[in-house]
Amino acid sequence: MIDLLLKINPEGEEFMARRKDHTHDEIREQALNVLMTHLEKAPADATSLRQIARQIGYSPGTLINIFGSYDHLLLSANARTLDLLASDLQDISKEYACPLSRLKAFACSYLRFAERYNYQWQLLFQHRLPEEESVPEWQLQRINDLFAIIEQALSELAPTAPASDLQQASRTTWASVHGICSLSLDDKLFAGSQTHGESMLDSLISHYVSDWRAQYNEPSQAIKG
Amino acid sequence: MIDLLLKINPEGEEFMARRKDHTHDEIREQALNVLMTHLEKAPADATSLRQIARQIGYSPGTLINIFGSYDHLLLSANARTLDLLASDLQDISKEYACPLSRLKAFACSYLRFAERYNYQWQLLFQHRLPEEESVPEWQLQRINDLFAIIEQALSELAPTAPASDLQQASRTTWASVHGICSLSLDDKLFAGSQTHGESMLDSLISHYVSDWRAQYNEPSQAIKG
DNA sequence: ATTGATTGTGAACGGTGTTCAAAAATAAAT
DNA sequence: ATTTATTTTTGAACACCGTTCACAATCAAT
Repeated sequence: MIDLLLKINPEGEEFMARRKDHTHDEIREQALNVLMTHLEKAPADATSLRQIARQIGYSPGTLINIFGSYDHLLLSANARTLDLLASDLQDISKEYACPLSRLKAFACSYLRFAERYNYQWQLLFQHRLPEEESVPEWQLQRINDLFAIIEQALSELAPTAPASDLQQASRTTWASVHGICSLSLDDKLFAGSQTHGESMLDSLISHYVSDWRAQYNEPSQAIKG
Repeated sequence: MIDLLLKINPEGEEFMARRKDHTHDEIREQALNVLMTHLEKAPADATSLRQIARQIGYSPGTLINIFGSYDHLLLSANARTLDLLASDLQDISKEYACPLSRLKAFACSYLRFAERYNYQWQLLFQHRLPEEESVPEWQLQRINDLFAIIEQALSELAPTAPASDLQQASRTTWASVHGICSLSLDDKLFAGSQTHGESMLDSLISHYVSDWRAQYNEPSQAIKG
């Protein structure tokens, strides 16, 4: 039966790939690079495990060995995207002493990121693991770090606000900003509307945050009915 | 060569389906029913054109003939979902004379819909047509109808607000509500947080809308710096 | 040099959406 | 009633997909 294999193979040509001199970490990196590069130009559905494997000169099975599944490869790409995003946002945040301006800049750079890294962003929020599998903890950590930035800004705005309010307000803010960016990206929904994402973000932050803070900073005034 | 086919086929069994007595519209309906029923229990990725075809007793090709592609079948399901959603929201809206309560009820029932019709909702917002194909106009119309409800409520709250402001505010509101519902559904992101979607929506509407309206209804007061 | 443990493979499996010649069923015309 | 034309639906084929797995190829240790 071995003969059978040898006979089929044209003479002289190597018919089974050799063990390459790449560590698993190097293969990981190569695969992720190829995927991220792809996402610069096209959505995730336009590539595949097999294509990525082909491009880095390994078999699909090897990538499955390393990542566990194609889903986890995509998840790793999302981790990279989240790191990119976090570093973007943290850089911006440091430049603003005023918490309100910081929040606005934060939201704006979130939007710019979503526009610049359109397909990465899409993958980040539309990709879902199979039902039973839960999002790994290192991913949740990254998300919490982002929340922390907002919570920090809000706590500067309203130092007397209790922690639970801070948490609720920061999550509400972030979810709203996210929704605006999300719908702002498929411009089809807003066809005919001249309303740009940036001014919507500005409107949200101005009105929501300032009114939210008012309840803590102007406690002497009448409570509105 | 015909013999070949006949030989393979076990005797007496019909080996080629007959023309059924269903109009195209009936087949459309059957296919959509099967898909919508599936979405009651499982996400869209868990079914397929072939599965749906099998369940209604037609071949995949027939569905392609009728819908154009699997993508368009999914799109038709989204139209159904959007109709369901719109009728839900319109029913709710009619019950509230007070525009602010109406907005809150609107947002809440949006959230409840997203929770109740989890997988339909997921499909509605994550499904994307191929790059070049644009969202059909009947779909855009449905979305605009939803915006109209919000715009109406806002215009009652601030009758003097210019149309462009109304449009921006309604879109900002809806996008924010959408974002909150969206992130509220994958509770994983909010793991550890006791903040529920409903109270976030309440917080958003209360603070954003009331502060937005203030600029029109209390013009005599000092402009805040 | 021979063993044993890893690493990566190609082939195979059971699926996918889509195309298309041709079969079946209907309708029209003789 | 029979032939012809038209429409409807099909099954097989195509080119993919993610995943599994026995085993070839390589490395490490004896």
